[in-house]
Amino acid sequence: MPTIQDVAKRAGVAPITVSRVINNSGYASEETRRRVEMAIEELSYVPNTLARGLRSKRTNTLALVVTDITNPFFTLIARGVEDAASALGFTVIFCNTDESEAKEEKYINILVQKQVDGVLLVPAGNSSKSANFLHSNKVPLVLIDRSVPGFQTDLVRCNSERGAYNLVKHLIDFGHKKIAAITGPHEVSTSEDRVSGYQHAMYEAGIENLANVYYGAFTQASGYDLTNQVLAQNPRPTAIFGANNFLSIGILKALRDANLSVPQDMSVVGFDDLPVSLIVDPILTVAAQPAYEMGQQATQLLLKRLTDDALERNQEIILPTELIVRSSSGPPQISP
Amino acid sequence: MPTIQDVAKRAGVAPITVSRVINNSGYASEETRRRVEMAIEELSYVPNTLARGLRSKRTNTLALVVTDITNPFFTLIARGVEDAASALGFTVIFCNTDESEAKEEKYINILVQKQVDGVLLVPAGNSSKSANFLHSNKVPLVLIDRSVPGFQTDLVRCNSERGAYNLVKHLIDFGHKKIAAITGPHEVSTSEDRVSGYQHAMYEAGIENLANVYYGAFTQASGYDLTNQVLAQNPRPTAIFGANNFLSIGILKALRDANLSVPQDMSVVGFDDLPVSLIVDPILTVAAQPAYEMGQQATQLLLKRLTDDALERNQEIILPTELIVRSSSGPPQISP
DNA sequence: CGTTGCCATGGTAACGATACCATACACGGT
DNA sequence: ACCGTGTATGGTATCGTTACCATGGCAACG
Repeated sequence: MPTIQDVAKRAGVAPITVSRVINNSGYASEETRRRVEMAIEELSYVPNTLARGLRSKRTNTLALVVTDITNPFFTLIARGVEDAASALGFTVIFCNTDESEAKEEKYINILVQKQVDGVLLVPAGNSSKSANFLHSNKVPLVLIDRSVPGFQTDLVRCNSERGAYNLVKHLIDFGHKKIAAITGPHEVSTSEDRVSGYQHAMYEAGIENLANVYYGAFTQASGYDLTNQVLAQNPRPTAIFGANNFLSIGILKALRDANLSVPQDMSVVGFDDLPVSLIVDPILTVAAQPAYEMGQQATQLLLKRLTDDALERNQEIILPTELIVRSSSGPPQISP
Repeated sequence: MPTIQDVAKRAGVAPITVSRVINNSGYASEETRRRVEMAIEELSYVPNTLARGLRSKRTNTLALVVTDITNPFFTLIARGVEDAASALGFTVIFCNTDESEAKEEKYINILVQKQVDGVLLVPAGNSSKSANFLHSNKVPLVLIDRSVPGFQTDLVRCNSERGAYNLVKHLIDFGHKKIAAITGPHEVSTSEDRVSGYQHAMYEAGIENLANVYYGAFTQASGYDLTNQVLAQNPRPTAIFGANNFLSIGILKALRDANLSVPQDMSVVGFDDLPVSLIVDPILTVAAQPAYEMGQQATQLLLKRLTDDALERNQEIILPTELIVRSSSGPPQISP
């Protein structure tokens, strides 16, 4: 493969001049520029970013580490990140941790080795090990969606507490009193925040003593299992709040298998909307998060941080959720 | 940040010895190994893969270029690739082309610059420009899902022709005669292969003169629009075959909006299954592709190609689809 | 006891680019 | 004539690592 030396020789200039033309840095006469570009064309020269990065200490590469790339919420974030990054000439490396802290640490290590310029992270648990490691290696970090207890850094997330509050309030306004909440792991901030929002709404309505919360994983299977536990209650709740999209689907499945109709026998509300391309019949009342915008904003913040040292530290950008009322929620049945 | 020199100094050895310990290459006594590892630990040394790659000409990085990361089919492939690659110590860079050849070329160029060891590509169109570029830069390439006309290389795909044939045969066995096919762009091999399978089944049943095929994009919106065109026919078809998952969802939406029930008023069969975590009520009869395995096998083939020069060129691995019969297909109504 | 071969380690150069500094010319102002 | 400034270009060192070659010790072997 030709190197910058070969191009320089062919164009009759010094390598550094070729570098200037390629990167549009420093001066270069029209004539030289033309000759260099011609040589590049003729030799099919492709710059070596490894050498470039080694010398310049900048790779023009970011990394996005998410917990589950099969979740449309995260693929949307990925799209937002991707678009914002490539608009400014950055490439993105995507990593998937499967909600495992071990995998997360492994990836973070690899990313530091690869000298990425910055990292966008959806933390898998409540350990600050990854964040600390990045920090001690001076790699800028922006958290997305979830916070890490005891670690201060930039963060872009949604108002989970408020979103959950709105959903549960919506149920309470319908007259529901016994409302179950099905959420993810204790260790994940969004999981807890949504429970807080739920409890807040219940408390405000003076029915907090009836609260019941089920913790599990952010998966369809977990939603299914926990719903069956909910259904075993006597008297059973008249509504269920699912704290993420996969949970909601598990909930709906369990209800269908129990021959309960929604919303007559049970109202269901959930967090995160599913894209139109994936769902035939949108019935679920949800608090929709602007996932794409989250990715975009997080990326823009990170890129700003790379160039602007004076930028205020530990910014927290909190986006609102949107309450979308559909047919999965309605008044409770009069007589059970 | 500490370098291999610093580690070497601290451990009282030469840099090259540290390199040997890190990479488990060459000899190193137990004692030296211990001292080096201790020094690495104490300094929190992290190797610089840019320098490593520059010198060794190997980056231990692959790239996967897909056309639409929001499609679960491709996210599943991505998972397969990821798992197979990381099992052998390779990292994967994911790229998304949005079915645009321009974006594809841009990414391929960046990937060559980044010196990736190999590329897995789902081509966006029928141009061989990307493939040629990789070839001329000596970057091994394995195509996934789709072929590129006029370019020979390794390829891992499903038997689209056969999958489509099975689906349409299934409809014909129910007694359907007027069956519409809704597919993607002309330029995409899977799009055409599935039409071939459809035509094959129709021809075999002696009803090819009734064939009607609609080309569009592999999107839900396109499925929706084309279905409305299908419904405008008089007499209208009794069954529709959708050539990918998004199309099928668009088809079902259009039918619902037209107040037609499935399968009574219209049978629907489609390509690609949706993951259980995304769908409450699986009704669609489909030809399911083993997406995860496709990703895995493609990656394993690529990695084998990197080390084994003698490996037979231009291998084509064709995986079978699985016919999953559900409730969206049934016999046609007797009297329309 | 010399030779062979394995083990253990190091010296030096090179990978391909850019940072940094230096040089040189042209031109306008004083 | 001198200086300053903007333009244009080049020389050299260097980023952090590994390839390549070299060296020496020691055990085994005939």
